[in-house]
Amino acid sequence: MTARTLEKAERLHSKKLIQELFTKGSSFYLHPFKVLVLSNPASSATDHHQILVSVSKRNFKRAKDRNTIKRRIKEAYRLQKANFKSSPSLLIAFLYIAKEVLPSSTIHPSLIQALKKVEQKHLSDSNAF
RNA sequence: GUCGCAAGUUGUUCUACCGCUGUCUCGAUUUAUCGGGAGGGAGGAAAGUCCGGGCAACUAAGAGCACCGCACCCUUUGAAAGGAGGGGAUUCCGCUAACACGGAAGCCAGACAGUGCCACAGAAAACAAACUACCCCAACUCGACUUGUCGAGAUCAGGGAAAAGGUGAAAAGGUGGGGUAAGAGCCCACCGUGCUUGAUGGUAACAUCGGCUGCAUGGCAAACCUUGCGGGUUGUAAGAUCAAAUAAGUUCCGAUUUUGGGUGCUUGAACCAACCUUCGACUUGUCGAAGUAUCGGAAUGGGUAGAUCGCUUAGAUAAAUGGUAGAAGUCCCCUGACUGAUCGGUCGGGGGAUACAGAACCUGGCUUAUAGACUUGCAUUUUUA
RNA sequence: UGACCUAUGGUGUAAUGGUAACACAGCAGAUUUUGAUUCUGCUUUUCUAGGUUCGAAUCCUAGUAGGUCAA
Repeated sequence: MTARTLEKAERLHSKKLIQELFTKGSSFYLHPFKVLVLSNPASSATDHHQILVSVSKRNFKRAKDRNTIKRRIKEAYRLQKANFKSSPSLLIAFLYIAKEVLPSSTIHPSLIQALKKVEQKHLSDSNAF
């Protein structure tokens, strides 16, 4: 797989999977994100994670702000994902919790921390089995 | 020149690397994926959803009521709402003794078609009537004398008139004069205001002049309402096509059959009887005729989940149009040099800012947001003449 | 995306176009030896701006914020 791409297959867009992720998935907070993780039930088909970025309309009235935050998170994931394992496929949701628009220089390191935490929690366990 | 306010116009550019999303094309194969190439990818408001139109469904024979919207005149644009230009009246501001004049504003039809409301205060808040006060006058009292009249006072009933009555946002035309018992547009002059199928000017709204056997008949229609004109209702989550699974419906096929009896035994077909349902008959509680339920399979129509279309030379569907770095442009601040008698100009250096805002069927208006630049108008202050 | 609704003290609600009302809460004071109860007082730009009207919480227009429905 090429290092720095974010194609449609890597984004989570199936309604059923989203529903499962939000009902069954385990979550943790890491400012400015709330992260939801679940191992992909259809993992045999894919060899990469599927991610989902969400910014609530309650905190950001303007569509412009929501767009910019989503773009920054996606860009950060695109640049950083090559440094982490991708073998057992996971569903990951990044929910933006902070009340104000943060610059990408602060979003990048916190997303790296979040990815590290995901790796410790899930990927190491599943590799042991 | 400085510093604001309002309206209008405009709404930064380039390079590198890494990406996103449609379209076209070439190649590969696993036939729906991968790889290469070309070319496309936010706005003046995409926003608010305040009005519309297209489009779609429903209803369809047409009409009406209700409801909603619009409302000075002319030209123009438009399907309409609305926009643009010009004009008229009204109100406000400036100037003025006052007009005239200049500027600004607005949902500028109708209040004798009807209903309703007008708090408090006030005599009264609307067909002008009652009340207080006013005037006339018989009977009555007093005085005079010419002895039944006159004068004065006061007043019930009756009559006159609506001018005076502390209020209020608003009080029934105003001022002056005549008139009268007292008064009153009752009459006259001026002013205001209304009507006018009178004349003149103007396409018209309207203006000016004239006339009135007009001024007893306020204000509110962004209260109901009336008049004229326009609108059928619901919205793309509309709707169209394809269409699992499950349950139930219909049709067909197959298998089995509620209770008791019945053949030596088991099972139990046919058969007999009973029960139940329906129909018919009459002798009204009997007779006769017909019928039943369950399981499995197939077909069928409707149509759910879901998918596709609707959807677009931007066209996504947990929703693309981006990120990082650099450079340029514009503006602001600080600062150096040169020039220029102050304000300035030219060439440099450093720092900062670069708005409002993100399509979701398309489209016309309206409203709101908006850095900087430019144009116009108004205001502030400074210098020179 | 489309269609709608609402906004009144700190909270929950009233109010025909005519002095913004009630309950609870909070604060202060009085009563009491102290506390509770009770009594008195205070706390409001009726979401914002403009208009109609003699006079707007109410009527009209534009905006702001919050909410509802359509899966």
